[in-house]
Amino acid sequence: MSASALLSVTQPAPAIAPARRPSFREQQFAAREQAILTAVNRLLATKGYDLMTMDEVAGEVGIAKPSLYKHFVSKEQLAAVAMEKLLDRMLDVISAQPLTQAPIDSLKQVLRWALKAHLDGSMPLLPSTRSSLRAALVNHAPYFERLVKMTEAMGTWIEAAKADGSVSGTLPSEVVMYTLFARACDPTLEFLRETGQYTDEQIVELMVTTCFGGLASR
Amino acid sequence: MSASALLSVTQPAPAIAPARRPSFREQQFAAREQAILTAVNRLLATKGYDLMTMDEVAGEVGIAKPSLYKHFVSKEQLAAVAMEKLLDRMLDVISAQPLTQAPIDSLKQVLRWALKAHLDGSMPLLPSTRSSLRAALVNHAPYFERLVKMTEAMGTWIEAAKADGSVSGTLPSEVVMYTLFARACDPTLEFLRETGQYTDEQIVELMVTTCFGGLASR
DNA sequence: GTCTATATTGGGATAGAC
DNA sequence: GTCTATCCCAATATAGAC
Repeated sequence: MSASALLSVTQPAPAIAPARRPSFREQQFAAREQAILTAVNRLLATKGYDLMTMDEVAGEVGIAKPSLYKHFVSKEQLAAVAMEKLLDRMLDVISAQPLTQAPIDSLKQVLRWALKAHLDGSMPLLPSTRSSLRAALVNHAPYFERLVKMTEAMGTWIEAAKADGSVSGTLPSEVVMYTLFARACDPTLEFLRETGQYTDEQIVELMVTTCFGGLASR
Repeated sequence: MSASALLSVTQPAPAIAPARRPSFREQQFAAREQAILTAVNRLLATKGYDLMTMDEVAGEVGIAKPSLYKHFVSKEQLAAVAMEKLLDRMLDVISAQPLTQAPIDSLKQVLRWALKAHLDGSMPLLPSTRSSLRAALVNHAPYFERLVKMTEAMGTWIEAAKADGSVSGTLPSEVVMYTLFARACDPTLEFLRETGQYTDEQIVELMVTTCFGGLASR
């Protein structure tokens, strides 16, 4: 499969055009759902799945808790959909990288985006082995599809970067991939922010530098 | 303060010698407490604080739940003491490094130890900003003392390694320190283990290599 | 569809017998 | 000090009125 095919990640148009435009009620419903997902995103980023409660979500949105269950059947599904939307945003960033760009720079740009999202509180934790959310995610097909798509795109760049000598050829590609994924939820970010000594931009660049350059002198 | 002073981290002997040796009952009590801490350590490493239940701890040790509360007043304190013991083990490793060793090698050895402990299930998560355990830890003086001691020892090595040119002089020491701490709870470890393609030793070396050498070619 | 009020479960902590 | 049985609160999920 070619790199360009892997990088065309925009969603296909719906097969059937809607017969009429959504009613006011439907628009309101959709807007509320979006507000819920925004709140969930923020809460997942700040507290994580296990510590996030449905009461908090409802309170943040300004609706009653039972209303949440009209939109999402469970807390697990709610979080899974929020993660799905996150991957959509990440796939948008991936497909926005120019094909002429050096693959290592594409990798760095995606990492920068993820780190910025983490710092501004819009990056839910990636699912660690420990989270009770993890099992729900792999069983949520829309999430899994996007994860595969993202993994393929990143894998293509990694292979290309190894081929052009910019990424170490001695490291297995999986190690490179997982190392990049893990940086998006690296607690170093929050530790550095807490010192109050660096701007968000400086923190992002310090993370990118240590990730690609390592701690040792060159 | 000199490096050797910072590195003498062994505990001072008790000021008052015990008048008699512990009774059988006391020995039994101490052994049970040790068994509890071992179980907690394992559970913190596999599930994390929030997902660990007191029922599980009791079940693992083979005692009733109320007995736990004869040893520790709360789940928070139980975890805090387990973390305190973990730092003791880490301080032992730190003080075991020969003073003649290059400081970067001491840093690598401590990192290797932490990674191995993580892989064999005896490394509780370092407290992320999100964990509800975190507040309890900083208020637990014995933990905090050890944390300060460890930080000072690592800081001394980092400064020395920057001075001898083995660690990048352009990176702030805090960035180096937090980066090393974060590697001990890096999910990359578990991702790599799950592939089943590497031995634990290979995983440790891959992590040390990417941490100090980075992803980019040299 | 949204709310108030409630069922239900899981889990931290404790009372009281032995 | 250890157990059985229990309390109690928090949090997911739902029943039922409007």
